[in-house]
Amino acid sequence: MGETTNIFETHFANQQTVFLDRNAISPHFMPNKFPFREKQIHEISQIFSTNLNQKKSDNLFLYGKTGTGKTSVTRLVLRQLLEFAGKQNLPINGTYINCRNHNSKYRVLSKVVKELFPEENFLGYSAAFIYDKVMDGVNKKKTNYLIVLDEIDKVKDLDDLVYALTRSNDELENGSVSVVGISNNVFFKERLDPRTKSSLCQHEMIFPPYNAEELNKILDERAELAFKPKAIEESAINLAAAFAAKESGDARTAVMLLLKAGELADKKQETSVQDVHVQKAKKKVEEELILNMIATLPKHQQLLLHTIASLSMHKKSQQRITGTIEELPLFSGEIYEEYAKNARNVKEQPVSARWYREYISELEMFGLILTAASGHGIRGNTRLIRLSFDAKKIKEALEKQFENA
DNA sequence: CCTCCACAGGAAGCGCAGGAGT
DNA sequence: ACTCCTGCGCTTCCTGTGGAGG
Repeated sequence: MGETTNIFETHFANQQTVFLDRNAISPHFMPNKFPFREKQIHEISQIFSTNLNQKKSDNLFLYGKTGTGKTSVTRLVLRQLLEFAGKQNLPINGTYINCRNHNSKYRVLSKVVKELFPEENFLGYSAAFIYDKVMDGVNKKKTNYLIVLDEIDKVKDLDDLVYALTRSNDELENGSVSVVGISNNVFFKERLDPRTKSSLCQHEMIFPPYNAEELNKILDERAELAFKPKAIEESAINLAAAFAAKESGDARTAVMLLLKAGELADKKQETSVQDVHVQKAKKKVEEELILNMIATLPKHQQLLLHTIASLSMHKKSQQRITGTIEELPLFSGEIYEEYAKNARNVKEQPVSARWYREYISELEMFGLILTAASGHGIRGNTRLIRLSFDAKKIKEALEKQFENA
């Protein structure tokens, strides 16, 4: 054996990296600067500052697509408010709650009560008791309490919750409770009960998507923190910004693109991140999205997709023999027959032909396949079907999926 | 031109799980 | 805890459509 070398040590020593602080482009990183959100920051802090005069601040509703900075901006302003209040000894409290994990009135109130009484345990108490306890806590502390409800559309009994929280202000002798709702569903507001809507939307604010130029600036700033000097090409940043702007205007995916590009450069032990890496990263992200999508498909839709993948590979090999040039699409009928056969092979009752057509439409909507109406030269009125992505990759992904099931 | 083929996609209805109402 | 209701996934049945072939 000789002398022992720590395998990680060599790994660490030999590994050269383009990153300076990889954390700065991780999805969880909380920047303290938000370019192009000055107006929103100003407006929110304006509203929050009412609390500094020991008065209840207005409720607030924020919406905009994912990656537009709603959450980060709100958390930043809240944190600074609490810091300032702490220094000045002002009675202000606040909690950020993600409603994906706290998706009911009871869970939200439990979270609040835990903040108010950190030492006590409230497991198993009734909803009414928890509510009273929250009121009691706010009243005794004479505090102005800010509750930030992120992904507020996930709360099942939201009308109840908002009603309870607004009503609480009438019951409180001291202190107050204000609500900040955040949602990325634009239509969510319209579906609310009118009373809930009017109390929640005392103020509302929109976070628009970023355009390419803005994303560019944002990425520039982050890249400076995250990458070593000269370890990333300007054009690579431009490219990542352009991709993200075209897709969604989402800063998170733009940043993610840079992170993946950096990882790819590291893997190849290259000294700088270039356009190629961003392109590859984009492809990788897309692939992951597709695989994710495939994994969540119902079983029979997976079987169907697997059939389509197998058949199109089969056709391709035939093509090589006959020397046909253009890619042959599959006929709707032949796919159904083959699918039904495959389903029975694995002891599954195939879905009806009608429902199969519905599946085909869905797969098309997801962008996994392409369909076209049969034109001249083909008998009957049918659909011609082709895979949108590499058949082999999709087939492999599905087979892995079946193994796990 | 008519008929047949090979489907597309609408309408109705069925069984079931899960939420609302009491 | 109970029923009632509703939405969902699906089947059955049906009418519509566009080209091939006689």
